[in-house]
Amino acid sequence: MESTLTKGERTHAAVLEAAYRLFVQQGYAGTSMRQIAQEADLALGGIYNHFANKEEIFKAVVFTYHPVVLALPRIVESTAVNFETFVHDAMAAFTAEFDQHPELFNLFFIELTEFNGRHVPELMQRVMPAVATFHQSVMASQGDLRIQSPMVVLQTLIGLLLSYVLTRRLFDRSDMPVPIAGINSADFCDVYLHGVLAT
Amino acid sequence: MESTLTKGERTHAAVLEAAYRLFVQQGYAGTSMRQIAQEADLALGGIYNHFANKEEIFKAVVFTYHPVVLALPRIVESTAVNFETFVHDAMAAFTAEFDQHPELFNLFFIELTEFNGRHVPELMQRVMPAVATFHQSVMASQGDLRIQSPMVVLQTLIGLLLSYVLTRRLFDRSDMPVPIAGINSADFCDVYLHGVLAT
DNA sequence: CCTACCGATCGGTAGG
DNA sequence: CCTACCGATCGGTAGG
Repeated sequence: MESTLTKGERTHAAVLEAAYRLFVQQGYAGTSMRQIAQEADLALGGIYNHFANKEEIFKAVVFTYHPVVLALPRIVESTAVNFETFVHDAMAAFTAEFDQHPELFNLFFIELTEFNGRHVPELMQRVMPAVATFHQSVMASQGDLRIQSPMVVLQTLIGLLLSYVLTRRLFDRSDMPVPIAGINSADFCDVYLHGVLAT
Repeated sequence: MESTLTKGERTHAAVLEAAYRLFVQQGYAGTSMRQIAQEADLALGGIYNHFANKEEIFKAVVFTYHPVVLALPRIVESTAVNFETFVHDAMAAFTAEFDQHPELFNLFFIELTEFNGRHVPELMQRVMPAVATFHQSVMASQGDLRIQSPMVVLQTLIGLLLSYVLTRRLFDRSDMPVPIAGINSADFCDVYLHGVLAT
């Protein structure tokens, strides 16, 4: 039951979700307001009762569905006992979600390519608490780590996840000219952990 | 002197280059044929003497300017004496180019988001020789490496470069709410090499 | 290679 | 929240 939402709130959410699905599939400029209206089951004009214009929809989608917004807080909440299992947990949750929704990261890239990263500052502002939490837990378990700067640990961790996503989309395709040995997320974890851990 | 090119070839190249500049700045759907014509200094109709339609222009741009096409062969040509200096050289060349042209990678992302990676198979086919060369040189210097599979070495190397590019665009901005410690490419190399090398 | 044009579709709005 | 409409712009083409 979503009966806690008013009719207007439900329509608002339907527009947002429809826009998200279409944007990650077709890009921003490649998606029309008419498509969004149809997918959200209302008339074109009805959208403008909920959003001032197309870009306001995109901004709302970014601040709701951007992978950094969705993933960072979840990663930070981890109750792992040490850094190694922490990374393994993060990678496992991550790959499971990516394998089901490979287009999840398109929002990241669309924002960079079609808006030149215009919304990144506000995105970072909203995600700053999670970054601070990560910073602290890395400082706490720093005995385990070779790397001094928590930010470098975070950046290379994000890099690990992104490289899994992107090289998979490059190399791991059924229509490849030459079959490539299956991409194993454990290999990525191994390289990263050996690169970061003290032992 | 580009006098080795005929007039028609020069126009063809001008359209290609104009399209590249506009695509990486505005995306595919966000760029109009009229903009390409104007930037290439000819009338809209003139474009169709050189390309059948808009998507054919994009395909030509991808197969000419895609970072995998431009970077992989150059990396492979390296004459570095061991894997460590090889990676350092690659990273140095890479970051130098990225710092001057931060939008270079947009073509990669645009192809994935606006075409769902439709051109990846042909891209891989064209880049296969370079991949094979890389494969062989990794096999040759495998004594230095912890990692068995050359493809994992390549994927994580590409991941290293991509993570540098993407976390920089996330964290290293003049308009950030909180200043972040400067992003050092040497740190990325360090984590990667320690993760991959035997010693 | 340009001029002039085609039908289609775009984001957005008025008025109810 | 919908219907009907606006001017602008889109990719592409005919004809010279």
